[in-house]
Amino acid sequence: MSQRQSKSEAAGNRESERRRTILRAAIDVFARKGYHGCRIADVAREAGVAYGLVYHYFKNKDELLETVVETGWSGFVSRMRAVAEDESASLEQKVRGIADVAFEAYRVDPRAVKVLILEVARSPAGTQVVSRQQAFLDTIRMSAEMFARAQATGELRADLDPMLCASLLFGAIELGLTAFVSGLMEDRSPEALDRAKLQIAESFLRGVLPGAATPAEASWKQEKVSSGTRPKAGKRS
Amino acid sequence: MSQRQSKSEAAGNRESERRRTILRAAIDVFARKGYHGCRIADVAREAGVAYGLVYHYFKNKDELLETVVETGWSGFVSRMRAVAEDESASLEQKVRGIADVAFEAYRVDPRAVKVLILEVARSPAGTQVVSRQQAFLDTIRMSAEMFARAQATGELRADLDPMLCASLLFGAIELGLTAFVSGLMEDRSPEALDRAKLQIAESFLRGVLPGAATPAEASWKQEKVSSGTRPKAGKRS
DNA sequence: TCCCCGGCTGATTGGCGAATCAAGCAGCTG
DNA sequence: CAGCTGCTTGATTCGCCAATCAGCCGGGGA
Repeated sequence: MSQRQSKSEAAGNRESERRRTILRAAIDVFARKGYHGCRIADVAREAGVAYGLVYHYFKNKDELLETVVETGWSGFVSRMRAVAEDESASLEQKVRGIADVAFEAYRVDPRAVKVLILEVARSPAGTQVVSRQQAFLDTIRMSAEMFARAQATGELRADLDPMLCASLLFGAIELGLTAFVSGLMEDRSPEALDRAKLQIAESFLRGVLPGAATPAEASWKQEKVSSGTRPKAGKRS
Repeated sequence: MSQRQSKSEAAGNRESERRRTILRAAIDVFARKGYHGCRIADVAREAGVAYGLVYHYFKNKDELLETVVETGWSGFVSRMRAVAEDESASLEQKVRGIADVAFEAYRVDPRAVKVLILEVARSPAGTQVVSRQQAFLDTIRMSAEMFARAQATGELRADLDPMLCASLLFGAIELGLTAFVSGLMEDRSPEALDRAKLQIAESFLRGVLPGAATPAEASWKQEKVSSGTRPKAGKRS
């Protein structure tokens, strides 16, 4: 398949074939051993190229990860934004659409999603390159705005914090995908994926849409005192 | 797992003061810069002890993290298990209890929780020390069993996958806490924490308890075809 | 008083892996 | 053909940091 096309094919052909090979290898290796757990040599071997070539296309190891992440994440974000900001759709449709986007991404490229979940969502905040952490937080904020708008039109219960709604939704999606990534869900067929997606969207919606009764809340209000589940407080101090 | 301890623990065996100081410093430094982003020297400086002393109490850097994690996580797990396996409580009480345990842990020691979320929940699976990854997954499995039992007694909707319910609950809690850890929620007062905890538990319960009507599901069933939110499939490749 | 012993110190070492670089090699051009 | 250009190679370099170790210090026992 790699029919040595002359270097000057100019026309359109964006980034070189080699570069993409290396990027692909990086995704696979990062997914398998994690960013910190692998060496550049691993990526080079996986890609079948010389060690030094990686540095011809990428300034350093960090830029390699940055590129992997940026590529994958920006695709996800733009799809998500399209869904979240489509004013002709109901909140319910939007939530289902977001779940669609996330699970579709996993179906298409599970390893890339694994890298995103591992290295983006949870990069140690602190001094770390802020862009990664920030990208994730920005996405949640965007989603929070979507919930806030829905609240204004009465599509979302008024007593909920939009930011928390966003966290809930992404938490559910993320750990749902994690269940697949980590092997907790042993059935990874497309059908199982689809079922999971539906259950997540549906459960979430039932929880936050303005429904008729609020049984849980009602029963909680009179039970909270008698509940025997209060922890003793203080785990070690 | 402390085959290391020197013969000196004497009677009551209060682990050395120094050791605890170092552990505490490790939590703070790990929370600030991440495990990979810090040097042993940082921990030693934070603790105000000599570099070498860290190695007097811990075999190596990894055992230091292992100890931090094990201590914090085992406390959380045992509390959680007590809640999840208390047969006299309703599912609703258990779910609220689990949220209690998690948020209380955060209230007591936010930095420790941050380390747990960052380094345990999402350690790159691969070659990584399995015990961390495993601890997290085991907890979800335990919770899944709780949901399965609740399903048998009709306390949980029959059409839900227990494992996914567990993922949802933990995803919601984890990202809820992440919202605080990462600064997304600017109000971190105890009251705000409490509100968040309640919203999470309540939303989750509304979503999974067998409620009267199922508005979301009903409307979805007839809307799914006409929904305009279907992504085009294929993000790159 | 001196010596021993265990907690403690921090400069030194060794290895690992990121990043460099000088030299190959293929295709193109004159 | 000769010489240029720019992708490609992988051994070498270099800095960093985990882990070691030789020795210090202070208390308590003889």
